[in-house]
Amino acid sequence: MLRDFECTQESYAKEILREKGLKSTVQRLAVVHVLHTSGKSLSVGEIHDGVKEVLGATGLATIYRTLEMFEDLGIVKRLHFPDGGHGYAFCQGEHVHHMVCVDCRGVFDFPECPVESFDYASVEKQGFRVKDHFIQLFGQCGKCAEAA
Amino acid sequence: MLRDFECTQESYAKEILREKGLKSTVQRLAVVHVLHTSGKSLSVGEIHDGVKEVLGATGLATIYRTLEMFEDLGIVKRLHFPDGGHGYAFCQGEHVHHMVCVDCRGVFDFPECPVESFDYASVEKQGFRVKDHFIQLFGQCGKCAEAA
DNA sequence: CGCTCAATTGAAAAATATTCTCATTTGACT
DNA sequence: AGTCAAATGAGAATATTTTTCAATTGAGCG
Repeated sequence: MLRDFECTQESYAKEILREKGLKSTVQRLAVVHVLHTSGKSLSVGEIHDGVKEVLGATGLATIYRTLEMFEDLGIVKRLHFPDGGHGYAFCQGEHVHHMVCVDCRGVFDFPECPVESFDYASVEKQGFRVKDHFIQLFGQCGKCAEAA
Repeated sequence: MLRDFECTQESYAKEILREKGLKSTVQRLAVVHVLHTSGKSLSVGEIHDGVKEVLGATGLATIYRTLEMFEDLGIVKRLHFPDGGHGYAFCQGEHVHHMVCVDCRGVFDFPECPVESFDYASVEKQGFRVKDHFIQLFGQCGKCAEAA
């Protein structure tokens, strides 16, 4: 049962929590730890299991509460899969999009935004004003391509 | 209890079902009808209610089964909302993205693909090969902008 | 049109997933 | 170390989705 994790990602989360007047609990930091070290998109259950490995018994409700809060804070991103499932990935920075390997669910940052400079004139003519967007790229990562 | 709907959208669905050797049941056509006439993204429950208005008692499982199948067939698209919820929108055509009004959940087609001509060189260098993408635009439609 | 049969549906149960409640614990600040 | 609001845990309550299987129905055919 390892409790001595401390690295930039946890510090990053701590900082955001502190700014918002929220507590840096061991459970919250463990969620960051599990998500970040996995490098993948994990389901709620997988995150719960991962946190339990680190901390021992941990309530599932806490995982749900933490993920919801982290999503609002931009610390994690909820990703959606073609099979209808969803998962969460660690996310450092406001406007980052993600590429997901459909084989291993590995998550890779995609810092450039393909939509940023896009001209919405054609649709804004209809009166619709675009304010935000959600982009997720699917594909295969190098490792999974080799393995196949 | 109206059963006499018949328009291009239902014919479109019928055609796809026929091509795949699947049956055009009243329930399936009612799902198309409800989704298309609403012009919005609807939750499973709303679709169920809408179908019941048209057909009377209808099993919820049928709605789930139909939506799953329709998504595979490209007849509907599952959309995700910032609050974590999701819904389904009628979808004519393979590669169409959608704009969703965050106020009324109205859905508008977005035929151009902002990502189509995007250069993935920077990420493909890492060995990741992009194969597909999911894009959803959020904003406010003309009507809701006026109302506000 | 009526027959036939595999596909589909309905209803309810089962399985999953998520949220809520409230007594107890803990982190942040003295 | 002491204080207190914030956070957690455990389990109940809800909500959502899937499964099961007997009954029904659409599509093709004579």
